[in-house]
Amino acid sequence: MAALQNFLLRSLPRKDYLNLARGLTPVTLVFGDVLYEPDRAIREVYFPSACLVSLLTIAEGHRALEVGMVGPEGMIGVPLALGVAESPVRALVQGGGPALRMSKARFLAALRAIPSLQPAVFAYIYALMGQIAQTAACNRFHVVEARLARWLLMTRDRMSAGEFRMTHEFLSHMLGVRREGVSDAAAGFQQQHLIEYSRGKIRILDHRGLEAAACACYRHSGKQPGHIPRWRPGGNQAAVPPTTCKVSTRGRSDIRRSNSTLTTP
Amino acid sequence: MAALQNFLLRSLPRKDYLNLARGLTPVTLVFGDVLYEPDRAIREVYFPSACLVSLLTIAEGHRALEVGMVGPEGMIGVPLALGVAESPVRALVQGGGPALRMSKARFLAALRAIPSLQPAVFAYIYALMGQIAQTAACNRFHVVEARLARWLLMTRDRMSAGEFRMTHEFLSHMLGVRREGVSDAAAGFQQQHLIEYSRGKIRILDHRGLEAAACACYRHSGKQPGHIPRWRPGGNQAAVPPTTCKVSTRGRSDIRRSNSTLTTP
DNA sequence: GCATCGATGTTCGACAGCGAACAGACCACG
DNA sequence: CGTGGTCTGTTCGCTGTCGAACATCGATGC
Repeated sequence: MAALQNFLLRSLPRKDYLNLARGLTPVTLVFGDVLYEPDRAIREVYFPSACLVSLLTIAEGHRALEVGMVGPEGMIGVPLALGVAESPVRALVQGGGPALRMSKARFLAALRAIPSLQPAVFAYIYALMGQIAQTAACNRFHVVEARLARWLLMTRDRMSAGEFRMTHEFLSHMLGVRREGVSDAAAGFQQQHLIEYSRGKIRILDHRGLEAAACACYRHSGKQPGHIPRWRPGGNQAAVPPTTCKVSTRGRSDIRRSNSTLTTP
Repeated sequence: MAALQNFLLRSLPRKDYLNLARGLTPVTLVFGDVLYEPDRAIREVYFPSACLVSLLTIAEGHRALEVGMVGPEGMIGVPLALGVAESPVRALVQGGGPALRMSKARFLAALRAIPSLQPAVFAYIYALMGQIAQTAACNRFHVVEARLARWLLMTRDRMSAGEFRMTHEFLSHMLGVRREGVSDAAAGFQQQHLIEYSRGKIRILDHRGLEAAACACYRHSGKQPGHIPRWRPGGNQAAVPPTTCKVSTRGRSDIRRSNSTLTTP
C-alpha cells in the first residue's frame, strides 16, 4: 500500500504508524509546486511516497541551487521537529507523485504522543545535514557532466523510475549552471547511449554507464535513500575506519599537523 | 566570566545554566586540533567562548571545503542532540581560544534533565542548517575575493578580534580554492589597505571596506553570531513578490509556472 | 650570523563555465 | 494545417580558476 512506501514512516513500529496514520492525508504532489518558500511559515509536513522534492537555496543575483533532495527516504518540514516553523530553503516539487500530508499541529502533537517518531525524524535530520554538506562540496568541485549524472541517478533511485519529465532549463537551476552547460553534458550522454531525451522527457538507458560518469558523491551519499546511521550508545568508532577520504591528489594532511608555530597567541 | 561568553548557554535561564555548569570543563582549544573526524564517534561536545571551529567536508580527490563556522553562538557536537553519535563533517579548530567541554554522557543526561537546553540546541541546529545551505550557494557562485572578505569578517565577528593567525594555505582549504588564489585576493585587499598580513598573521584594517568587498552572504548569515539568524535567501530586496523569487538575472519565474504541460505522467 | 624551513610572490598555459545571441526542431492548440 | 511558444543546438569572446613550477622573503633555531 502506498502509504507505507515512505521509509521514514515504515521504520516506525506498526502500532505507532497506525496511530500516526489518522493524521495523514494522501495527496498527489505536482511538478512545480512550491511547498515552502524561505522564511515563510510551514503549515504542514509531507512524507513522499514516490515523488521527489528539491531543497533550493538562492544566492542573490544568481541561479538557484539545489542543496538537498528529499524522496521516500525522508520528509519535508523537518524544522518543525526542531521547534522552528519556517524553512531556510525553498522546497520545490521536482518529480510529481503520491505523498502523505499532515498538518503542523497534528505533527507536533504526534511528536509528543508517539515516542518512536522523534528519533526517526532526528535520524533523518542528521542524514539530511550530511547530504547538504556533501552536495556543497560536490557543487564546488565537480564538473557539470559528473554532477548531471549524479543527479539523474539520484532522481531515478527516488522516483523508482528510469524516465521522468525534466527540461534542461529546469536542470540548470538544480545544478546551478547555465542551461547550455546542461545541454552540452546531456548531449554527450545521449551520444554515448547512456540516456535519451526529448523536449522535457529524459530516460535513463544505461544505468551503469551513468554511474561511471558520475562523481563519487553518488556512491557516498546518493543511493540507498533508506539507510540512516544507527546510534549505538557505546559509540562505534571501530566500525568505519576509512571514510576519511583522501584529501587531494597531492598530500595535504598537513592540515592536521600539530603546528607548534601556529598556536594562537 | 568566560563561561557565559557562549551565547547558546547564555540564552538559558540562569538556574538551568548553573545546573548545567557542573558538567562543563573549561578548556583551551588549539589551532589545528581536529575535534571530530567524519564518521568517527563523538565523545564530547564543546561550547566555544571566544574561539572558532570550522566544519569541513572533503570531496575525494579534492581540497577540503568549509561548510559551516561555529563560534560563541553555537556548539560542536549537535548530532548528539539528534541521537546520532557521529559527525558527518570534520570539525577543525581554526581560531584557538577558550571553550567549555562536556562529555557525551553528561550532555545526553542534561538534555533530559534540563528542559530549556533542548530547544536552545534545536534552534541552533536549525540556524546551522541554514548556514550550511547558504555557504553552499556562496561557494558555488561567488568569486574568491568576495568569499575571502566574507570569511575574514565572519572570523573577526566570532573571535572578537581584528587579528588572527592564518596562512594563505590554510585559508585555501576553507574556501576550497588554491593557495595562489587566496594570495592574489589577499594582496589586492592589502593594496587597498583593507587588511595587512605577514607570515601567518592577518589583521583587518578597514572593516567597512571589507564589507563592501564581501558578498551579500555576509550581511545575511554572517554577522551577529549571537542571534539566531533569520536567514534570507540572497537578496530579499523588499518586495520580492513572495513565491516568485527571481531566479537569475534574466527573468526565470517560469520555474513556478503551473505546468499543465509538465504534470508527471 | 647562518642555515633552514615555511610563507608568500609570480608566472605560464589550459580549460570550464559564463553571458549573450540566434537558429532549428518539435509540440500543442486553435 | 498552420502558428506560436517551448525546448534544444550552436556559436562567440571572456573571465576566473586550475595545475605546476620556481623565486623570494622572513622567522626560527643553532
